[in-house]
Amino acid sequence: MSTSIIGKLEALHPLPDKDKKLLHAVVGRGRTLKSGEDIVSEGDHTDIVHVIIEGHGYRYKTLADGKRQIIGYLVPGDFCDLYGFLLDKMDHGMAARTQCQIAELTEEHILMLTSRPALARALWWSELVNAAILREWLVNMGRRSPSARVAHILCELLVRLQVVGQATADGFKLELSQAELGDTVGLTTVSVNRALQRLRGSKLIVQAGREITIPDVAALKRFAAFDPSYLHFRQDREDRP
Amino acid sequence: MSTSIIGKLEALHPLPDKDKKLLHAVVGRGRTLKSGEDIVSEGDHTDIVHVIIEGHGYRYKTLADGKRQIIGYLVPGDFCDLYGFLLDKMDHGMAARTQCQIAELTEEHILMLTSRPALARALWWSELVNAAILREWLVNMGRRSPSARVAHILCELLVRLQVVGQATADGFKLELSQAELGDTVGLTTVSVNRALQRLRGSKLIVQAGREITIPDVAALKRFAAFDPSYLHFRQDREDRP
DNA sequence: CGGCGCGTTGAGGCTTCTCAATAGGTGTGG
DNA sequence: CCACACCTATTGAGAAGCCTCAACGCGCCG
Repeated sequence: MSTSIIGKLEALHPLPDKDKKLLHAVVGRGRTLKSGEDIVSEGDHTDIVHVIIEGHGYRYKTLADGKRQIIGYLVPGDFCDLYGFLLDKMDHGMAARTQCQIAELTEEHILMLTSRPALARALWWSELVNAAILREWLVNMGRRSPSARVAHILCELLVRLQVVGQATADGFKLELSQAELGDTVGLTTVSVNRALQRLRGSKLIVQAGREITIPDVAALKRFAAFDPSYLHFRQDREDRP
Repeated sequence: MSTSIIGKLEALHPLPDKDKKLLHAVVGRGRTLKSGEDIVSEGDHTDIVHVIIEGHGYRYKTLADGKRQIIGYLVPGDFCDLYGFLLDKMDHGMAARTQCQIAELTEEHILMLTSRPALARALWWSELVNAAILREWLVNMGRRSPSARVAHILCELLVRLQVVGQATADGFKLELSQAELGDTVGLTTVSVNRALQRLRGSKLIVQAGREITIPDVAALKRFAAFDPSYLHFRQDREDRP
């Protein structure tokens, strides 16, 4: 199931069939990681590039006092450490949040992929989007209310998961605990819980356990001041003249 | 004075003399921007790559309600939008904080530079560092106390400005108002002011207007939990076996 | 001299955090 | 099958801290 990878890259840049086949061949089946395992640990050096085929993970940093900050989500199709072999040690860790299928590509694989112009461009784009997401998260933490922060993350997940076929038009399964949401948006578990309650109270979301339904997507986006253009998906670009 | 550019890139990756000469020739003198002007505005498309030769700036995003979040500092040697011509619109703006000398490189210039392996690698590195800084800022906002946030920013500026010869071993000129510091770390002006007072009170910094002196750099770094490895400078790498 | 940007200070309100306890769900071992 | 440990979600109460509002001083500039 490397279709999510192709889907994700094609959301950024169109790919010839040949490139899709190459991608499919190179990625293969992948290795299975258990939930909670590190894909790459903080401070590790890695020669290989990890790609999420199936499952969810996150990037994180740990502080001396044990606090943790989540600095990115990994969803199917994400290249975790495209640049990893350039660095001698990773400045952050990556962990599997659910059971994951992970492809491990060598530098030769990457060179093979990046020798194709369309693929190289798509991968380059995906790195630009990663940086854009970091910038948007910074805005989220710095300048939005707790409820809006949580709402913004939910909006982003909705869109990102839709691209890889893991969300419907109005909902998805949230693969995160409230503690992990808090480590993402800079709040405590208690505050995240109350923020979610407020969102439920104002009917912006409906929750059944980890299943999130968004009755009025436009309303939630408005509340969160969510503007998907930072994700730089092609459809956003083509919507405009 | 494109020495800062060379200094900055060489801090990441060694460059042959030939490449330095090329860089020098391509960058030239640059255009002068007045303090407060936008280098590139939010939503703009730009075909050219802007490089800071002299002066200080920042990246920012503005929210609908007028709040602003600063999402990066631009110091001499920084390539503002290396990837800009790929995007059809910038997802954030860049502004000059002081009077600036800005070089404007065309796509041909960039292709000329990136055809040199060492230069290409250095530029690639600089983008990796930009992303690493964003991740560290996320940790800063999410999980550190107000004083530690401000202290961390000061530590980062000390190190980054040292690389381009704009800081001494224990101090530099802070080209930011307290309001701008607040827009960086997610605090109000009042809170930034009080955070700085606490830092002064505990003798971690000495201020004479915008001139910052750090009597005990190690102490400030300890207080801020500042680990410069995320900046990926060569000296850090070579310090270790 | 007046306006303006910036740093500083004070007081009060509000929100988040901390601490603590409870309940539901899951998985394990007896 | 039950007891138990553990994780997660939820709730309450109090303390602490940040934000809002407001005022003032200072230096700079026209």
